[in-house]
Amino acid sequence: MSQSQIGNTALISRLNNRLVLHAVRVMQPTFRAEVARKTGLKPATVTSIVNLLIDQQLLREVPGTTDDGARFGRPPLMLEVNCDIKRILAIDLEPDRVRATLTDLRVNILAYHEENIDRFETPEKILARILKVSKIVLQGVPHRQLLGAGVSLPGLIDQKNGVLLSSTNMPRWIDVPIGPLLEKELKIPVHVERSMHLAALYEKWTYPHLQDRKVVIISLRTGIGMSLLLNGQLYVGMQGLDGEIGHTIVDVNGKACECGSRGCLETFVSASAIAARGREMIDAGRGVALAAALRQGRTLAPELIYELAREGDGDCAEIVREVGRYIGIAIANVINLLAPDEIVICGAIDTAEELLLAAIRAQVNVSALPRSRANVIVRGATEKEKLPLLGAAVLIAQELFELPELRHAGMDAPVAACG
Amino acid sequence: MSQSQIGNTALISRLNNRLVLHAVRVMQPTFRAEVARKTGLKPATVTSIVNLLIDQQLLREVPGTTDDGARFGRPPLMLEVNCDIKRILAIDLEPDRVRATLTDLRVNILAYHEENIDRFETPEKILARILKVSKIVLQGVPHRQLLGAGVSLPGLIDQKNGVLLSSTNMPRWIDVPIGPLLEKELKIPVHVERSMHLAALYEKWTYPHLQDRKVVIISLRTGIGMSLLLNGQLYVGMQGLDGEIGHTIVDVNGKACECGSRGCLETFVSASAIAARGREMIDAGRGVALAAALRQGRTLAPELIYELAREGDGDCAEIVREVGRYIGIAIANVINLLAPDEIVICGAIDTAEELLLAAIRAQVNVSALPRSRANVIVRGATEKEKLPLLGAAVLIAQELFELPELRHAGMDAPVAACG
DNA sequence: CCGCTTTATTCGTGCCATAAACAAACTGGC
DNA sequence: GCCAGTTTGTTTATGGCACGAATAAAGCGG
Repeated sequence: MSQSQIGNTALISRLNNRLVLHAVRVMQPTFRAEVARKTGLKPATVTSIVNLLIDQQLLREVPGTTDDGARFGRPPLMLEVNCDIKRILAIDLEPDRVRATLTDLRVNILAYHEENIDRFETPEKILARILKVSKIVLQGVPHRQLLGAGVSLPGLIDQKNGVLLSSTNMPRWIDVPIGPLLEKELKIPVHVERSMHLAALYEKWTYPHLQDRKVVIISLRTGIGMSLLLNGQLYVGMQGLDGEIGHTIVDVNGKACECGSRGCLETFVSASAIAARGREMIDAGRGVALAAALRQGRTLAPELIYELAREGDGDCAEIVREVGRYIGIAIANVINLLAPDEIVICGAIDTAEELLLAAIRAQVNVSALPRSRANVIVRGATEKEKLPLLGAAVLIAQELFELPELRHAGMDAPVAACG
Repeated sequence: MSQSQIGNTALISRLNNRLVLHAVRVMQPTFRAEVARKTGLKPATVTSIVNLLIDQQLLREVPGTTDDGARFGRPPLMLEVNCDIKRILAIDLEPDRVRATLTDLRVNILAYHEENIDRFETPEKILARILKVSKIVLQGVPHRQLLGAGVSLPGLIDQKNGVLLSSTNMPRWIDVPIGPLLEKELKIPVHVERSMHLAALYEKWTYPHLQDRKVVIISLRTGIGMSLLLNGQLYVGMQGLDGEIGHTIVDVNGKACECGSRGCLETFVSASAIAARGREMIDAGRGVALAAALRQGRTLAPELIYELAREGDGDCAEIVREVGRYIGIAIANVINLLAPDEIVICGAIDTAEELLLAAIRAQVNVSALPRSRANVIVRGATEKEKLPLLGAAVLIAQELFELPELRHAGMDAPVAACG
């Protein structure tokens, strides 16, 4: 009902617990006095909270001391998160494969398994595969050690109820309550979230300095998506529908897009649009290297073009630059709108990352307003391959580490005039 | 240093004070038990806090009872915000005029005055005018009754230091520390903020149900700006630079914009672009009504075109529709990116509001993704004329009513691997 | 006047961060 | 070896604050 619940003083304790746990995770290995300084809590408070957390086995003291050489005073007792007390199951469902991993509390990978799936298969069969993959990585883990399971889903979801509403690439997945279904089978708490959002979540987990920055994460796959991290808060739009940067209109007079609009970014840079651009080039008698690769049995896909571009083929490089140019325009629009601190590019770009990033940066420098673009960082993500998967693990882990949001109670009446 | 500061239990008290004050403001007139229900606090707590606030004269008991007719039980003691205990000065600096108002704690207007200024004048002279206007509305107000002054500024600001860095329309305003200067003269706390942001702030103040929604506020003036209200939090980009929706690129091959890019929204819908479109129409032998108005001495400006469109002139209506179409595209981009709950249009559109809104809605229905556009509300702002001015008052008032944000301490070190 | 209901207050309790004093553990100098 | 200096960590008492429970207040209907 009421969203505030500040009243209870127990809350403040829970809050401080998380604050301490978060601080230790970020600075690990560290010690009580340091935690006190960073959190603003008093040493006495930190001591009592830390000892509580050690009792709960969430923290542990470890041998060793600070590494800053000779110092005065009593040597500190070093602390770290006892990442082995709990395990997290993370599942990433993609149209063509399902991946699962077992992690510890700090989201280090302990086990990993993946299997290819057929995206036209029924949800029942794919669910069975998900369970199979999950059970493989769960081998040998006592049930009560499991904190929960995070699931990364490709499409629209009802997060509260754990339902996958629909997915453009998996036509048979409509209104599947995947969260409750897995909960029933695995008998642990299951949380679901969109892949894009989870990519952002993992970035935040890994880089705590994003806590007070505005970050835009762009993901290039078959389509192109976006996710926002605003001051450490994951942005989630109405009904979880945000991030459709692929349908930014960059050309009012452009080609029709399958979404019903015209001139969307995806009409220029989707996987199929890029492939079509390659075909076009070959048909025009150019793209010699590309044509040769196709004759060798390679399929025409962005990955191939990226690969050739990286190997020095000028024609493919031109395509990459063009792709970067359009993406750069969409990014410039976002920069002008939101003035973020960082733009992070992730997804299927490994092979041509620098080339693509250079093209994006060049276009941003032309299209974004000078003051905004001057300080914005455009970079690739550090972890590309398993970003959403690890994000799913973070989804569970963060329940222990993150501060909840403080909110006014939701009151709907407009204010009446006074006296 | 540390941004968290949860530790101190005094904070929780301050938090609950604001929670109660906010609840009373929103539900006014109301009573203790009702406040307890809405906030989630216990009756005993509410009583003690309310009595404290009454001691501080921020609340007061008023005669009367609930209006829901015959009821059982003891009749409640009605409460309201004692809006007369403090006064707020609000100043809105625009390129061509300066406005000031005196409000009570609930931002009801008690006095108002405005004067035209010359935007090429020196900051010193305009500052003198600001002080003059301020003193007029401050007449008869004891100095110690003043809570503070909020200033709405048209341009880039350094909010922390109260400096107006630059303004495109006021070329001589560069790095003017307007906040400190006014503070010195008026001897009250002065806070400054961009006009756009303040428009959003006022919407939130007036409609508390926006507390848990995502709202995009679009302002049409000489340029076009945007501001975001995300779950009741005003979004502020890096260096306060967000909201430049006017430079969204809607046509990669479009005309050069003065910002250095091409095909920006403002090349289609800025005041001068709209005027140019009217001129073009006349030159093509159309726009008879417009030409006639010009011959009568009217100047060619968007307002004139809006006016004629509203009076039924088809050619001007066509221009308005075209403007709406381009704005609609930019809004559709925002909808696809952020999936907001509401889009609020404000600014100089009074005379053609419905026509323009209809055109915008039509384009949104074409260009935004179906799921996102289905539930989004596109509406005009209720208060158009004095939006930023009243927002400046809210900037001061909210210090008493709003919950501060809870944040982890800012720690910059990336996480090291575990074990 | 008595049950019934809802509002408001009072008083005591318990929780929790904190202040202050203290204990612990090391360095360096004499 | 010992003492001053320094930083870490703990203990104990304190005070603030939300809260639970009991109680008072104020109406209604019979």
